[in-house]
Amino acid sequence: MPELPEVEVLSLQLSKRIGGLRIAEVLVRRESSLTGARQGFEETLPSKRINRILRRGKFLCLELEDGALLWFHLGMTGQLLWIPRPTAYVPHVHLVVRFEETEMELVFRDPRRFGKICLTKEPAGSFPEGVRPWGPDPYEMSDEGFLKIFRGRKGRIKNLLLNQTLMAGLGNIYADESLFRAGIDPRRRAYRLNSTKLIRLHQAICETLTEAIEKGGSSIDDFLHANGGRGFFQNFHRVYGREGEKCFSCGDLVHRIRLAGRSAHFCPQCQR
DNA sequence: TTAGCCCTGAGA
DNA sequence: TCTCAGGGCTAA
Repeated sequence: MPELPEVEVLSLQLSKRIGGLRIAEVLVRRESSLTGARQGFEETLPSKRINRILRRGKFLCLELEDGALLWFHLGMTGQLLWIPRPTAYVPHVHLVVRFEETEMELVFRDPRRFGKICLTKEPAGSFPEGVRPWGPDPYEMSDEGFLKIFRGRKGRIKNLLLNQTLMAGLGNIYADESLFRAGIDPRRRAYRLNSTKLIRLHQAICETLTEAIEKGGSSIDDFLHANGGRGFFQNFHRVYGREGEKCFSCGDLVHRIRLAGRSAHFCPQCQR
């Protein structure tokens, strides 16, 4: 499931491939994947040049020459593929972007349809209209900023990390991995964590994300790079998806529990 | 704060 | 055939 590292990897790859290209045609295959009307996409986008590709939290964004922004949220199974025509045979494709300079197409594919595409004119750096205002990236905030957001809160730390209005970018995998790295039990209430522990957590989050980006993200179910390649950070997960296996640090078994409707993986020995 | 919804494919 | 996975939103 694409979280911050996966979207970052994708945006870097797409920058190289579609930065500067001019859109020739946009085909909407499933209108329900769009937040606005189909006409807006099919009529507004053609003939526009792509200035650059941005990432904000888990959103990927194409900035066009006239300032319009095309946003993609990959949900759980969303993919942005850069593939040669014809692409009509590819199942679960909801949007196709064609370009003037190449026969390659940018294809948005999303079997479970949790992903969303929106077109806005917001200034760069903000989030698309209709999306709840999200918090800053972990990278964008200082340790002090992180403390300001999380210190003293009553909720369980894992649930707070998943709350995108507080901080954007973390999903289930990287929340679990970061908490392991910081040695914090996911069930702990934030107000029970002192500043040292919270700062350690912020650092653990940044380290985990950076490492994941370097390894091309995690390809668990459906995440693929723009060229169809896979990330390999999943081979380095220390707790996520390792229920019943030995903890790499202490040899105790990794546990899995349910927290706020999501699974949480942790080592009760190493995380307190 | 939690349950339910959206949705499909994988695995039991 | 049933259960489960999960991001983000909404309702209770």
